[in-house]
Amino acid sequence: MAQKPSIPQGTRDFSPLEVQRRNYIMSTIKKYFEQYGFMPIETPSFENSDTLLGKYGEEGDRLIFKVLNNGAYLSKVKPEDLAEQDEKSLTPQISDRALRYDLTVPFARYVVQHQNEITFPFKRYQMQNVWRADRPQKGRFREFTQCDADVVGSTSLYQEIELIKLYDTVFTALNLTGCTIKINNRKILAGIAEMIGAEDKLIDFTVALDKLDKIGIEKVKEEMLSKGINAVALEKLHPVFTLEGDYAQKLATMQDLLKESAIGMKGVEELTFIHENMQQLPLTGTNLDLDITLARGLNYYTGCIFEVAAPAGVSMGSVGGGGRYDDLTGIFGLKDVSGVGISFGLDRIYLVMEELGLFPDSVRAGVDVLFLNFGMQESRVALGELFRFRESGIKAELYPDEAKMKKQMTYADRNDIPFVILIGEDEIKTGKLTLKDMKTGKQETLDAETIIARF
RNA sequence: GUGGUUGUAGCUCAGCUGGUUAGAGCGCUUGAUUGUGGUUCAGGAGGUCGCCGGUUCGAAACCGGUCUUCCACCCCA
Repeated sequence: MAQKPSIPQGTRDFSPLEVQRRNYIMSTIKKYFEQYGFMPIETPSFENSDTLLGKYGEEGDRLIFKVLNNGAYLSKVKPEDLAEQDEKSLTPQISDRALRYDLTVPFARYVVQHQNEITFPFKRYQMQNVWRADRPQKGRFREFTQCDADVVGSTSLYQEIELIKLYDTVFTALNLTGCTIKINNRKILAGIAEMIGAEDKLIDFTVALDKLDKIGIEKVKEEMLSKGINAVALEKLHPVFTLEGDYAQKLATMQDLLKESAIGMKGVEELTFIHENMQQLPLTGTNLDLDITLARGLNYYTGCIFEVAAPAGVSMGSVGGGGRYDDLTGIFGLKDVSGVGISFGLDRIYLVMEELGLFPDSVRAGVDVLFLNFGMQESRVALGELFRFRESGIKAELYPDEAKMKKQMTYADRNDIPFVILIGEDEIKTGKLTLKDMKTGKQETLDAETIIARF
């Protein structure tokens, strides 16, 4: 045998059942995206490198898959760059394109490029693969699918409220209950930084604060100290570290703490507005929780930020995330178009649903009925019946070969086909069909119409 | 990018301090069963031990490299 074939690190093949289950999740998401008024677009798998680079921070740039130029790509390279093996200057000389890293930045590019065709506010959804040159681990792949819904051209906080409800609607429909939608606001984080005189260290500050859950107060303080945030400032942060209570109580504490900060108070105001309006829109399958430590992508988010945590007891990173970005299109030359959006992580949702056994039995790969093949005469009759069933909308197939019954039954069994129809000598004589329920093993001999009516 | 971990039959894994011809269970296949699957019984097929190199009389085992798996960090969906 030749050398065993393989697939690249962090990629996967999907079996028929897996694809059906992924389609089940995607069709549910799509249904509600459309119900909420979002319209589909698609963008290329790869973009010009300029479009992507510099939008995700230094870490993000490192994880972008670069596409090697075609042709004599080395001919234009400066010999000294080649000799020094300096990737920073070499990469742009041999690669002009890159695989997309997320769907939001390509969307911003799309909006700018098609601004004259678009009527704002523009609501779009997109369900496509993205690629990241990350080290794979649990729930982390190098090729995965994101399902995004974004609206640009509206600063209304109703958008945030709708997106929270959209998360709740979809997760409830998937029967994936118990997820927590964590919400925070970048303006609050900016306000806290301002209050402790660490505006210039906003990123270091939020990155450290984000770890509070994971490593505890003392370690977070250590990290902040090491980043140059002074002890007096840390003292002021005490209420943040020990924040407790429900959404309203936490918000009250923050309001008191941030009363000197204009931007901080703006953040509090926004979260208060959302909270008040959520009162008449109770969530059915998820919980909304104000999490001041939530930081997220610091690159383009400016207002509310979201992240969806899997139900307690399931160890999985976030299954969704999003937020408001006030000036992402500005990078591409279109000012003053605020956007806000959320993303569903299809692959992680799949893993969580699999772990919790939430896929309905009806989501199967195979047909509903298999006609057994008893030989030339019999299978000819079966072939006619087969198409009668199909025309009635029943997924059906005929076993193609005149194989042993055992083999044909095993085929039905292995493929989770719930019913088998036998057409032999006796059936042809009486004009009836024998229907076997594979689960119970029971058989009945009935008219074709009667059987069709059962499906 | 950093640290650890894994790789032996289609799958899950044994394989001793290096020593003849590489093992199990499940699965696959054939038959017991010429109109009946999931149970049982009997037979059979299937592996250059991830790949490349090194040490050795001798390597699945030891060493180096590389690819891959899983995990933690980083970051994120």
